Amino acid sequence: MSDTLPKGYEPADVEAKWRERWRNDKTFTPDPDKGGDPYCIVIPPPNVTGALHIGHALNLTLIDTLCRHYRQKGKNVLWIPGTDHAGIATQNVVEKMIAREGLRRQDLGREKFIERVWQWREEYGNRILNQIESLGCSVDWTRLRFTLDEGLSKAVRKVFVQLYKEGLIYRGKYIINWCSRCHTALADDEVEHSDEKGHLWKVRYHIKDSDESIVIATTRPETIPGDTAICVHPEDERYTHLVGKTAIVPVLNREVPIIADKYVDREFGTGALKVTPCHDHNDWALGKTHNLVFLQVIDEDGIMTSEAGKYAGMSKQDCRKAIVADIEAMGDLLGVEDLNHSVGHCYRCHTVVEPHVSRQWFVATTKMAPRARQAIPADISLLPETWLKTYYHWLDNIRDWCISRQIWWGHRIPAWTCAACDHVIVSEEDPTVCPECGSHDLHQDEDVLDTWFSSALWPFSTLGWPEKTADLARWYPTSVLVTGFDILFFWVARMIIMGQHFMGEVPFRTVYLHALVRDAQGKKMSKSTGNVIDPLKMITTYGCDALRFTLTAFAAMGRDIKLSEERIEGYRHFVNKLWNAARFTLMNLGETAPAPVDLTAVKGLNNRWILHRLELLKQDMDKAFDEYRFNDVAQGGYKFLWGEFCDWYLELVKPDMANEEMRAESACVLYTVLKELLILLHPVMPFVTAEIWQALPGHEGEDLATIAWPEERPACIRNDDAARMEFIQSVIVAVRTIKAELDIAPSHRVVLKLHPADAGQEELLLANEGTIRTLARLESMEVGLGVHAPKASASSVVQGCEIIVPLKGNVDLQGELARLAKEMGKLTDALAVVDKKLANESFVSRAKPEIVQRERDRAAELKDNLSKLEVLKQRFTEALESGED
RNA sequence: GGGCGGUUAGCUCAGCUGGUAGAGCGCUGCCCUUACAAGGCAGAUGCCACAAGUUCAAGUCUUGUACCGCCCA
Repeated sequence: MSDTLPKGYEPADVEAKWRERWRNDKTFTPDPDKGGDPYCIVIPPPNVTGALHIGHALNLTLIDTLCRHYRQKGKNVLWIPGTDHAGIATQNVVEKMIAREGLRRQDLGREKFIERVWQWREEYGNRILNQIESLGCSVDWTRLRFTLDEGLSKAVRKVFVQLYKEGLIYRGKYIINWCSRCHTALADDEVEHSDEKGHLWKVRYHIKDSDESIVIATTRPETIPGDTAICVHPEDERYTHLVGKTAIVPVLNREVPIIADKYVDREFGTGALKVTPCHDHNDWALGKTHNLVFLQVIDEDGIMTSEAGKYAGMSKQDCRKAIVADIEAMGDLLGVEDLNHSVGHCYRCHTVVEPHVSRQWFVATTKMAPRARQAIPADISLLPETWLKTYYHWLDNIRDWCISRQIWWGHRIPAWTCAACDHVIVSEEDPTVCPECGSHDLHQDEDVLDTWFSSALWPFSTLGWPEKTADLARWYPTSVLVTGFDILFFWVARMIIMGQHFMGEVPFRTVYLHALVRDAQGKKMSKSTGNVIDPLKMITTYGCDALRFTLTAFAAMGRDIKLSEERIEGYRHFVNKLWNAARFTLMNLGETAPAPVDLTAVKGLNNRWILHRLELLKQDMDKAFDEYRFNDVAQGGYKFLWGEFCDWYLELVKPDMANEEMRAESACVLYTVLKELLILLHPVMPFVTAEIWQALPGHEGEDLATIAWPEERPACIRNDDAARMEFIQSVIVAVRTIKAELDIAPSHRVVLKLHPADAGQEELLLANEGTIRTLARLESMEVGLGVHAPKASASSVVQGCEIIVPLKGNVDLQGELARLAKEMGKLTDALAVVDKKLANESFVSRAKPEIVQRERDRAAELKDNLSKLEVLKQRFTEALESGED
């Protein structure tokens, strides 16, 4: 007996060992010149500031599962790891750090500050990488990338310059979203909206040279100083007579026109709108179409400008209070209502975002969107398909993408202005002289690019573009992009746009959008709510494989995952189960691998059955992988290992191990099934499977990560034998049920008499007598058409075969009567349903013939079982009455 | 306001192209059977949200209603 596996599975040691081996052996570093279809996934680059959270864990687990599976299937797999420099987020972190030294970034100056950020990155930027490794990710560490790497920066510049030359990047003064805390512009989708309680103020504006007035409703009275028009709906009869007249802005006494536009919602507020073109996106648009004056009254720090008259210098909050008080004092405040309205916040720091007019750089995504729209489903399949509409809707309503950020950490915009002649130079190389006037006084744009700009290039920049690398030729376009739906626009759509434009080809063939991980109550996990599940803690406590298995098992397409620690704990039991099944197998195999036998010609019914089931499992899993049904991959493995391999096969094979005739065959089947099961489960639970594998005789020291998916054995699919085995199982279960329901201890050996329905059954039962005796724990077993039940017997019927357990003396005879009644009740109910169907003329004539036949067979079997039970019950009742045995 | 998803066992969820309702956890009872008590065996629990329609047949398809959630405006 060899037992090289310790009694309990210790994840920590095992995981550390395999991580180190995979790293040292460069197991996951592919050679572009090697054969096999290319298969490539780029990691959604986590922020360098990030710590691994459960969302990453899900994402990385799913990707790793795919990579490992397709590696097994012989593809040339490349998974590129890397991190994102995360402009605003990282800058915030370092700013906070230096704040502890009493410094602001301005105190350090740009150069020194950026030095500090790089320093920070050297120190902490690897944290997330180590965490990725601790999840068992089979990434190629030799191809590690960072969005601010030299190579990637080169790609960024090239893209910027080319788009500029093509007129697809431009600079202009527009209204953008401004975070006064981060002191930068934000893209539209970097603004998070949430409903907040606010107020709706109703303010009267007097009409010039008239006694009339018009009442507007506003949620932001502090913008009143910036009003340059009043707008009403052209068909709103309440106001038509006022259109074209002039209104007076309260307090400031500025004269503004009253205009009409269909944009106005007549139902909202008073139906009259004040227009502040510099401080509202919609008003900006109105200002453009109606040629209004643009007055900026709030500055970049949220302070009222000189245009705000007496409010100049106030914070916008103070201004709101002051102006409301002033208007009220004048008697022009006609009401205040509570109102829930949507307020935009910075997605990084949650400060309320201010619409703000400034000079920014834009990518003309409006021009590029139509091609990206067409890519799905033509060139890319999007899963789950439900996201298709959302994707279209976004692209159809896209605005140009504001890509400049007024921060320091990131790719600095490669644009220079000549101080002498104002000429703008956009160039890949830093220019030294103005081509227009020859001046050397050139100033580079202070801004950096939106982090997502470099992310958009990720699928080809990581493969070496703009160089023509072997990797790029081999692996672009990548195979699949796996990510959360929350960055469909931030990232996925933009990668498609950039891939199409620069590579002439979409960046990936499939996009799989996975769910969000929520807490047990379905709430979003967040640090502030305190409901986060820390994947690293879960790995320490339950082992990485348990965490991975849980995430995979819950990853049903298109549905959020509600996760709780208990579920992970539950699946740890599964890891343990596998471990113990392997220990059992190893104990029984001995030192050397069993001699091979022809698996398509095994004799044992148990062996035929498990090989049959294994074959079906392989097919199911293969298909589930291809269709991204991760939950089915996990559940399929779970059910096979626990419900079939452990619960039945290991028990069925135990007697064979002591049986000269069967030992060779069964040892080989046992060994084979375990081995192939390990391969099948390896993508989901790499560590425990790898550890068991290297302990298998004949595979000592091997790395399961390099072992191929098992070959198919169609000849092992034997439906007839499977049905036979299932019949034997039903007989065993019937005996166990009788024992359990009559309170007979499972270990109490009983006599079993079997009256088979036909000669075939008789033969089958006799051939499997050993199995039945062991698993049903019998004292003796008798089979034959001549077998009859002693009157005092517990009984049951399985597929027409009478199962008889003679009862002796002290058992609960009334209990058996109740049991029989219950069982017969079930059968009667079932029969009634089937009979009703069969009595239905249109069912018989219209349903598919095989369905009708199946119902007929079922009815016949039910009737047969029922009548047999009836007879047995009759005898039993007589026994009860006569007191006979 | 527009879009999407959900409603199935006490809880969390599977149920593909319509054809006898499933799993895990929990619960009840009996068991330390030499891989595993992180275990074994057996058991109970479902008008599959509601209403109508299509069909021989609906958890599954269609429409509507209610409630919950998410995204966008």
